[in-house]
Amino acid sequence: MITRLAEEVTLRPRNGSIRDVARQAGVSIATVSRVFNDAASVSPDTRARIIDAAALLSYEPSSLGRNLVRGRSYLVGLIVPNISVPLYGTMLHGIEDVLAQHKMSALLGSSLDRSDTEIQVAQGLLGHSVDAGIVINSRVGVALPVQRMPDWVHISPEIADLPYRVELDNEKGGRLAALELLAAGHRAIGYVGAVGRESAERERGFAQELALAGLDYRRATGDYSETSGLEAGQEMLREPLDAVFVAGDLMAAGVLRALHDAGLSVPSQVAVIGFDDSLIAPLLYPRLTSVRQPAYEMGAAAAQLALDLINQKPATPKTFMPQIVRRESTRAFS
Amino acid sequence: MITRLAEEVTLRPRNGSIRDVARQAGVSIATVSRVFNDAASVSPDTRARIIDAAALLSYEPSSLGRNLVRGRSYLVGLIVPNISVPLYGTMLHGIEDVLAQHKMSALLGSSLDRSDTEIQVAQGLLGHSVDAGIVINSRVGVALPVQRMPDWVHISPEIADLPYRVELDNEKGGRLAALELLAAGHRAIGYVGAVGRESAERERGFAQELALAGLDYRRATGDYSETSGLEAGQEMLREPLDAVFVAGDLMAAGVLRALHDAGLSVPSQVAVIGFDDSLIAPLLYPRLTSVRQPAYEMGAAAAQLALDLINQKPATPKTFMPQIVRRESTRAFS
DNA sequence: TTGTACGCGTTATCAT
DNA sequence: ATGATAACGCGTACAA
Repeated sequence: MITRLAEEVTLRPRNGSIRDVARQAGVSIATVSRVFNDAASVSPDTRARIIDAAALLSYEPSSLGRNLVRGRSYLVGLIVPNISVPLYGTMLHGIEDVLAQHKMSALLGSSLDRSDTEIQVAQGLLGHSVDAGIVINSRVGVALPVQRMPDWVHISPEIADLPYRVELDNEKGGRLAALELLAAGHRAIGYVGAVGRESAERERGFAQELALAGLDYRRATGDYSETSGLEAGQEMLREPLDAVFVAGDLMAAGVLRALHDAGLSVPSQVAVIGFDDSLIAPLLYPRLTSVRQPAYEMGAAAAQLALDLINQKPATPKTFMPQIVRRESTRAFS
Repeated sequence: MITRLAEEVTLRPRNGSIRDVARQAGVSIATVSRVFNDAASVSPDTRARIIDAAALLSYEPSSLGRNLVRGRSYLVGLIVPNISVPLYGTMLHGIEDVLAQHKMSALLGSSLDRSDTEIQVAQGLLGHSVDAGIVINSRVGVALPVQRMPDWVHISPEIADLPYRVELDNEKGGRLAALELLAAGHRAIGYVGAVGRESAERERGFAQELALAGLDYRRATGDYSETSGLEAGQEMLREPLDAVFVAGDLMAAGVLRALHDAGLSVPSQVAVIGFDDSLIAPLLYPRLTSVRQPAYEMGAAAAQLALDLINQKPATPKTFMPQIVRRESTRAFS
């Protein structure tokens, strides 16, 4: 890849280098380096002199030089479809916390919701010599991992068989939702899903539990947006309905609105369960019961996986279990 | 700062270096470098040979070496109180887009909502030799900018007199809200604010317009959380109320809930205007009218400011104008 | 147009 | 415990 940069400016801060400190302290640069790295085998006296000299010149080792000689950047690249999606934000939070504990940092590479540029974004990150990479919700498929980043960590429910992945047991999530609605005595039940593997797995678990109870269910398909949820809700209401399980909180917001608009009260006439338990769930009216996806923990696990890969430790994929968070959009039962 | 890293592993990818390409193409490394940098003065013939050789060895210039010799990292550090806040996410989006256009990347340094660690976070970013920095909503005060990052860009409404800042005209925002409510004929008006400069400015503009109309208003104070909005709403309702202006969308969600709980309908009995127009505004019930803060554009402007600083171009602070986004929580008027 | 050679700031090896 | 010194990969005078 040929890179041309416009408006180039060379920044030579001319901050004191390790040599200046060595001269100031009357020692060799090797000793200075030792003080800042492997604390061992340097006498308390010279160590003090070096610390003083460094403080005097307000010296700090340059990561530029260090990275070159060590052959690593202490950077982990992140590919996120859209940073402003709250669920992803929470995952980033988990990633960032774990990386920070290991003196590493997260390099942002948003893929701008255009999956065709995802590889470009990855190459941009690679151009910064990232030590590892984490991809959230990629839809590019195998093209991305097989090329130059075979050991990137994925939180990408749409793609199966990734070697290093952190995932949610979506089927279990669907089962939890079904059990919750069944326990509350609902019988005329609907599912609002979306295209793709993630929704399919949630539906599978949901359908299994309903089948066990001898029940069928109606279904509608959206695209995780509120608008699509509104339409799906309207479609569902053409026939009597007891309860709905919606594969995403944002879509659930749309379903709730459809119910309001139809004059139906939630949960006394229709119960609603969303998915993700993103931060909008407790803000909806009524507050939305939702299948919680432990986004922070999943992010943290992905970061840990990336660190293990960097340190060449055994890195095994991890699956998280969802959990029902009960709020006002479902009836209490005892 | 003395850095000690546990579980260190040296990664020498042994990817082909510039030397290998030079050998393969039968030229000197200088010529190879020229091909990948200043496109000029290299014959089409040798250029082609070099490109081929590079492709053969799948060579790409190492940013590690390049950064060292150029003395810059092509990184911009970001300090964000909490990445999962949607408004900040949108700002990051704007920052990221502009940086990417200039082959730079955003290095995340979340300050974890603990302002006392903000300086640590900044030092962590500095440890990566970032070329510039952007601080969102800092509450640390002057301590941060004056030290080692005097030229960092701020989107921090709580701190005045920052040299490089991107801000919203909050006073104007308050004025817009007041005018909107006055035009709809409301007279018993309330303001729900919070502690700090940002809320004070919004209130100032709001109060000015009300005073011009010969009106007084009641006030309550929260902390931008939904819970505090709920409480503030309940407090306000002890006396009759026509309309409320709330200094944040999340707090407005709480106020809406207080109104619901009191059996008041919005907007026919009480109108509500929020602030920020974050992505929760259209999800609330009813959909919240809000004073829009152009978060994406503000992020983009901050990134541009940072780039100007890096390139030593004149960098002037920028102020954005808010705008009313009308939805269902206020009455239409003609 | 191309090559030589030095320097960027650091770590790490090998002496001492 | 400390010091020389050779890398690391690249950009760029300066020379040819």
